[in-house]
Parts: sequence; C-alpha cells; structure tokens
Amino acid sequence: MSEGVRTTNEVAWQQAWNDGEIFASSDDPSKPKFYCLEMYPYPSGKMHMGHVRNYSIGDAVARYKRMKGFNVLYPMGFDSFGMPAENAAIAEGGHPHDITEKNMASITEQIKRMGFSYDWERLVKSHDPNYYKWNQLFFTRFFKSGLAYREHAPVNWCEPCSTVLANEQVKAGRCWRCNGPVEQKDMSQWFIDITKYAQELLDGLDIINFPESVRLMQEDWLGRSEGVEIEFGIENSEDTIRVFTTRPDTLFGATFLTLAPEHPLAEKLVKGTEYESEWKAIYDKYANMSEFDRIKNLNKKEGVSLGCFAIHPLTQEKIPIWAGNFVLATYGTGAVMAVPGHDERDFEFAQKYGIAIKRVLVENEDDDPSDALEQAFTGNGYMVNSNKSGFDGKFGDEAKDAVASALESIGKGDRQINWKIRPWLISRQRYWGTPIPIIHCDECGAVPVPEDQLPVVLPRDVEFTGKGNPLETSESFLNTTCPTCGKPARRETDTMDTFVDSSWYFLRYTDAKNLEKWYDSQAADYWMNVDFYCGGIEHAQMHLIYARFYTKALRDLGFHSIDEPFNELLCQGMVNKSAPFCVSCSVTLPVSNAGLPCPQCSEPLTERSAKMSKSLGNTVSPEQMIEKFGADTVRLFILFAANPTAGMDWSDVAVEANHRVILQLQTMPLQLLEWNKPAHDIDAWMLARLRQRHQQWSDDMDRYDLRRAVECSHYDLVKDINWYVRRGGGRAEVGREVLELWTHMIAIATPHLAEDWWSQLGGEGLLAAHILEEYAPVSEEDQALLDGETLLRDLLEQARKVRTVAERHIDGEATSLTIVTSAPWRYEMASMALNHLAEGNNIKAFMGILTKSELTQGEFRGERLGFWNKRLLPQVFKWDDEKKRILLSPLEETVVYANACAFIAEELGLESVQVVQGESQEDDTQKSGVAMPLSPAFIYA
RNA sequence: AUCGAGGUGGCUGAGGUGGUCAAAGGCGCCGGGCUUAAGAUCCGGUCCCAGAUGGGUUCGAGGGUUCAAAUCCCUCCCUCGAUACCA
Repeated sequence: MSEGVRTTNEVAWQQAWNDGEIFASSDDPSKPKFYCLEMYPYPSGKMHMGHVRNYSIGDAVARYKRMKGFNVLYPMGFDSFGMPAENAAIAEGGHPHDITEKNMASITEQIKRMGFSYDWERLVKSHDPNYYKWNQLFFTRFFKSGLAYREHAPVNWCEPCSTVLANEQVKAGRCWRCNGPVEQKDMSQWFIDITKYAQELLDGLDIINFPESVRLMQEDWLGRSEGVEIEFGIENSEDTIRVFTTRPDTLFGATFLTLAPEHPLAEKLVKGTEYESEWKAIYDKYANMSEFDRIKNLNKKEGVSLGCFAIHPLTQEKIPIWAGNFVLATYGTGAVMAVPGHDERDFEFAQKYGIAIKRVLVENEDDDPSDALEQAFTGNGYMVNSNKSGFDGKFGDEAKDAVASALESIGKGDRQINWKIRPWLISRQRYWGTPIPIIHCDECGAVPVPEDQLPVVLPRDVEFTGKGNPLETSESFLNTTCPTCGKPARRETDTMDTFVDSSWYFLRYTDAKNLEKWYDSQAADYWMNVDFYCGGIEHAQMHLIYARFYTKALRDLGFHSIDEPFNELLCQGMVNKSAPFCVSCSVTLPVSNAGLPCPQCSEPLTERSAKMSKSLGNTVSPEQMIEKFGADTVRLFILFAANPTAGMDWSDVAVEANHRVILQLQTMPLQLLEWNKPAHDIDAWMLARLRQRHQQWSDDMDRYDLRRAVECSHYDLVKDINWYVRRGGGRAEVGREVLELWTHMIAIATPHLAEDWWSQLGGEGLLAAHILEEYAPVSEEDQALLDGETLLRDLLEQARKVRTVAERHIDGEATSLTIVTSAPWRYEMASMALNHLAEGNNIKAFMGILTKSELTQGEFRGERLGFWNKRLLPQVFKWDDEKKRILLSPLEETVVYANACAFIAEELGLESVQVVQGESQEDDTQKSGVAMPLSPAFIYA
C-alpha cells in the first residue's frame, strides 16, 4: 500500500458520529422534514442479512436526505414483546425481560457496527412500561368510545401457542407463528373494531404510495362487496331469513336457501321435528371444526334439509331451507340464497341433493332460455325466465339494479355493503405483552383502570411453566380493588397482541422521550407521515393494516391530525444464496449435500438460489463479513448487487470484488489532491461530467433506485477520472472540486470511507453533518463537451478495429492516420431523416421528401438517392437516442476530431493524425464514400 | 384451484410505439500491454463456427401475424407472492 493511503477505521468514525450527536434530530419547522423508517425488528439475538439489507437501504436514503438539507428523523427501536422470549423462558428458564434485554444489547451492538445513522436517543422498546403505558391509555380511550369491547364469540385458538389469534394471524388454517393447527373456541375476548374504518382504509390506498401487490393484498383483506340483503318469509312462521347476495340478478333462480349450521334460526326451525337429529349431527361436526380441517374438506359439500320452506319475496314460490357446511356463520347474515344455475357451490350442492337447477341468465342475448345448464354460469348475463315483467332482457348492473329496486319497493330488501375484515381480536393469553388495563368487578363489570393509575405493570412474580397464562400465577397482580366501587376485584389477565405495539411506534418516535404524554400532537403532526418506510412484504396485511387503522382511530380521538401513517412503502427483496438442488425431484437441499448425489433419486445435484435459512444452512453471518471486509464493503455489495425490491443472491466473489473497489477508492483522495498539472481543455469536460453524474445520481436517489445511484458514485466516476487523466487533465482545482462533491456521493453507501476522504480534504467537521450545496445542472455547453468526448471515445474504438486490417494491407506498421468525416450533405440528409421520424412520420414517406429536396437535384441525384436507400436508411434505425441527439446538435464531428489530433496520435502510437471533411477541397483521399456521419473513414499509412 | 407479479447471455440490468438486437451499461471471468510489483491503469475477448468487415443459433416453450418480433396475438410450461367455499 502506498504511503498516505488510509485504511478506514470504521469504529472510530462511528464513535465520532456518536460523540458529535450528528444524527440526533429535533423538531425544526423552518426546514423541510423527512421521516425515514424501517420496520423495527424483533430482538432475536443476532442481526441477519435481511436486517443488513433493510437498514442499508434505509440508511442510504436517510443520509441522502440529510445531505440534501432535510431535517431527517431516522429512528430505531425494538418490537420487544412477543412469544419467542416467553417461550425461551419456558424452555431454558430465566425471565422474558432478561432474555429480551440481553438480545437487544447484542443486536444493538451489531447494528451499530454497520454505521447506520440512527437517532438512538429516540429508541423505542415495546416492553418498556413508558411505552406500553400508552398502549393501555389508548385502549381505555377506545373502550370509552366503544371502539374496544369484550365479546363472547367463537375465536381462533392455537394450542401450541396456547393463545387466541386474530383473523389476520391465521394463515391457511394455521398459526402464523408456529404453523400449528387453529381450532374454533367460544371465549370471551377483547376486540377492537377495525371494521368501522374499513371504507376509509380502502379509500386511503389510493392516496398513498404502496407497491401494487401490497395495495391488492389490503384490498382483498378488506374485502368490500356491494349487494343486497334480501328478506325471505318462512312458511307458517313469523320469522324471516335475511340473506346477503352480490347477485340479486339471479334471485329468480333461487331454488333453496342455505343456512350455516350455526345459524340461530336453524336450531329453532328443526326443534322437535324429525329433522332435528340430522341438523344436530352436522352442527356438531362443523361448529367446532378447526379451520385447518375445514379447509382440508373444502369442496366436500354437505348439508341437511331443515324440512321447512321459505317464501320467495318476488314470486311467492315455496323454496326449501337447508343447512350446509359451506355457509359461514360469520360472513354476511350467515345465510345464502342458493342459485345453483349461477353459482358453482350451489350447483354442486343441488346436484348432490337433487334440488332443481334453474336458468335465469343467458350468456348471449339471443340464447335459448330453455337450454339446460351443464355447469353453473357465473358471469354476467341477460335475465330470462323471471315470469314477471320488467326483468327479462336486462343485463349486469342494470339487472341487479332492477331486482334490488323491486325488493326495496316492497320492503323486502336493502342495498348493503359487506366487508370481509372482522373486528381485531387483541386478547392474548400470554405473559409477555401489554396487560389489558381492565378490572373485573362483580358489581360494576369490566372497569377500565383510571388513567392516573397507568401503567399496569407486568409483575415479575410469575411462573413460566408452559401451561396456562403465567399472569394467573401472580396473586399480587390478580388481586386489586374496583376503581368504581372499591370492592375487591380481579385484574384482566389477557395481554395485548404484539401488533398493538407496532401499530403506533412510529408516532412515539416523533416524541420518544416524553414521559408525560404518549407524544406531543404537534411533534407528531410535524414529523408525520413517514416519508419512506422500508421493510419486508410479510407485513402487508397485518402490521401495515393495523398501523393505518390505529393512525386513523387516534386521529379521531384527537391525538394528532394525520390520516395515513406511511406515504411511500418499499418492500425490499430477499437475500438468497445458492444451495444444492435436484432438478428431477424439484427440491432444494441443505448445503451439506453439495457434491453428493440426490438422497432421493441419486441424480447429480445442481445449484439454485434459495432464501437464506438455517435449515438449508446457506446463511452468511454479517458479523463475519464485517470482520473480514468492513461494514462499507458489505453495504456497497448489498446496494450494488441488485435493485432494492428485487431478490439478491449472495456471492462471495462479488463481495470480494466490491472490497477491491473500496481499496481502490481509498487511494483516490491522495491521487486527486496531488494533481498539479496546468489548465487544459479537458478540465471543463471533467466538471461537466461531474455535474452530469451528480444529476444522474440525485435522480436515482430520488427514485430510490439505489443500485444505479451506487453504480454512478462508486463505479462510473472512477472511470470518468481515469479518462480525464488520460486526456491530459490533472489540475489541482478540478481535483478538489471533484473530490468535494464526490465525497458526498459515496457517503450514502460507504459513509466511513467518505469521512476519511472528507478529513483528507480538510473538510469542516464531520461529513455526515455537512449539507451539500445546490449544485449546478448540466448546461448546454456542458452537454456539447460531453458529446464531444463521447465521439472521441467511439472514434478511438473504431480506429483501433480498422487498424489491424489496414496494417495487413500496407504491409507494415502504420505511422500516420487520416480521418475522413462524412461529406456535409450526408449530415444534412441524416438530420432531415431524423427530424422526419421524430415528428412521428413513416420512414417510407421520406423518399418522397428526399426526391423533392435540394439535396437530390442535379448531377448528384442518383448517387444521393442510392446512398439513402443502401446506407443511410438502415443506419437511421441503428443510432441510439444519444447519437441521434448528437447528430441533431450543432456539434461538428470534424472539429471535435481535429482538436484532438495530438491525443489520438498518442493513443494510437502514431506520428501524425489529420482530419479532413469528405468531399472538401482538402480531401484528396477518394475515401469519403465510406464515411458515414459519426463513423468516419480511416486511412492508415 | 383462483388472483397478482414475473421469466432477457455466468450474474446484474436496459430495451419492449415491431426494423442494425447477438441484444446497452455494469459486475465477474479470460488473454494481452504497461509495470520491480500491484488490488491501479490501458487494450482485446467473453452463445457457437469462422477469422479482413462472414455464417449459424439465441431473449421460458410452441404456434401465429408481418417483408421484418426479445418487442404484437394465442396456447402451454416454470418461478415467486397472495388467497382459501366471503355468497
């Protein structure tokens, strides 16, 4: 290593940032704010590559915005309540609190070692009573406003986790965390009514910048459907059955009604009849079946007749009432009108039980209404067979509307909107979460803990046996007095879902040190909403929907005035690494199988990239990588390997390559600061290039295209500088200017290296605190300079290619070169054609224009028209946009080359180089016919 | 099964209003020059066959439209993600 080149001491810079409190942020309404956030992690013991990627992206954005003069809030915290710590306590002894604190300490250290620019002062920990106190306060406010309530209802129970789960946490009938089966249990539980905000949550999706996939997932989850609730009378009964349908246009095809087995009317209708035992059987079978089993039995339609009849509201026909397993008690009214002709489920059911299938829609207007249905026709169609006037022939929305209106006019139907989303079940029968601040009193019922008695702190005197809720083992916690009547009472032992914690932590960050209040509403209004939120897509419908809901609910209670928490969401891709893969078994195997045949089929294995996981053993430890290459290398690699949203493959070779780049970059300040050459024409080019690079880089950063930004700052600029030097540049002033701006540009990915540069430059203070001045955009003169060098580089490449050929002809080494540029009329013809195309015209029409043009009159007509057809026409399509722009610009190729003759001669090792314009007076070469615009003829001698 | 997103050369990544597209750029790799040396830099190569500007086969597979398709249309396959009878 040459003298003066510094090896970056990353830890020292981290210390300096810390000592200088560079990243501490304060409210400052005079500056534009930027809130950059990553999803706060659960503190498992180690940082993994997914974290590193996530935070490398966020940190780059935060540093960029800070540099551009924004007042940046970039906080970090821990989602530190949750089951893993409690499970660890059960399995290994210890206390969840201690386990959590220990894990947090170690992961914090690792995160800090990466040099991320967090404001650690604002650290938020979910398990801190100063945080969860406000969970409790919000809950009591929700309770008072009716948004939170307790209800005895069937809920999802996960036995392995021994707690209930929210709907969102049941994935394919299994627990999102442990993948255990989920059963239905009737329990008294706490809910927050997110459904009140369903419409607003849906509407908000249009104004925020979420990835399309997330938007769709949330839309699906909210599940808005418009339809009609229809009332059916029951024969010989005062009762009625209401059903919800989105397809009122098929009402005339309803040949039976189906109730969920749990529907209250079902029991009533069969009570004491011969049908009771059959109904009871199906009720017992399905009412408590786990969701997982139910899904397994999907498509096995099963039902029983209830032995009575409903009255069709429009035709007064008698239609039988059934109970069926495929009707959900919790959606709509728990009852459906069955239209086997136009619904697949009803069709299957009707076929199985021999119920009539009636056609009431035809696909095409002139189709035969009496055609039998081979299968359900579920699309929109033209109404037929209604036997009433005013319906047949109507299609789609018009048909739905006609039926809905008819029902409304006789008071038998109401237009309604139904949602799939259910109230959020927040009770958990576990210890390690926020205690729900409720006291149960025999006299007064469920009473919220008064706000001045909050927080209700988690007690330490509990036993972690793995059975039941540990809170129930704490007598000191359980026994209390009723805040209303003062009599002995019991505390609620359920704790809150950890997603409650993460539903407002971003608000707490805006005023995290406040011990008196949840947060100051002005602070929240100043910082919110989050401008850039980066995290994994796995939270698309849990966290990201709860957080949006909480923001709205808290707004309505006057805590702030923000509608949406997150403006821009970026879901970063996964970090993968190759693992053995068997093509014929289509299975990925642990890395221990590398080099061995497939254990199942004995075929040789190939490699395939797969998500890093412990089970495959294809993980890479961030700690080891930092140890070996430093944080800057890891960050650079991660940002450069792929777009933030794309999956990326970990590659050891590529990491090393990036490390070499870092080593090379370490030498740059020394090199640039030693420049002492005199002024040169190329100086202006270098500065123009610098402006261009800065502009590209800023544009890329503004679009969060970090890969391209890093390519620009860490790769392209190096090449530019090499070219500058090669062209004879090396002026001290230029070196300084380049280095100053460039230092800022490299700081977003490699901040430690940048600080080294800054100190070598003698920059004031720490670079991380330095705001980049407005930088001039690329001017027209700049563009001309840039274009000129582009031409020159192309020329050299072409000249080299021709040379080897030429030297065989002249039978020896060339010593001189004559460059013959195109004749002026060729340029003119090219620009005419390009303009013609740019105006959106057809190229075929150009011939007509050409024949009338002055260019093709007189003695040259044949030659020039031939040139167009044979040479220029195909070439017109070959030029890329840049070349087209150059051709249309005033820049003269001949002048560019002529000014660079000495350089060309030097580059090619020639004694002399001349440039002549084709067909000019100086041109005695006879070679101008070969020359094309931007592609001159070369004559070596 | 349904609904999204997507499949481009070792990787990354442009292009996608049909025409110089064998497909930009970058990375990696290979060869060479320069060097005491180098991670620096420069030149060349990197689908196959040629080697004085040529030929062949390519943009998941197959078919179609066209003078012309990576680009348009159809079918299929694969990958990833979401959903799980929502009436």
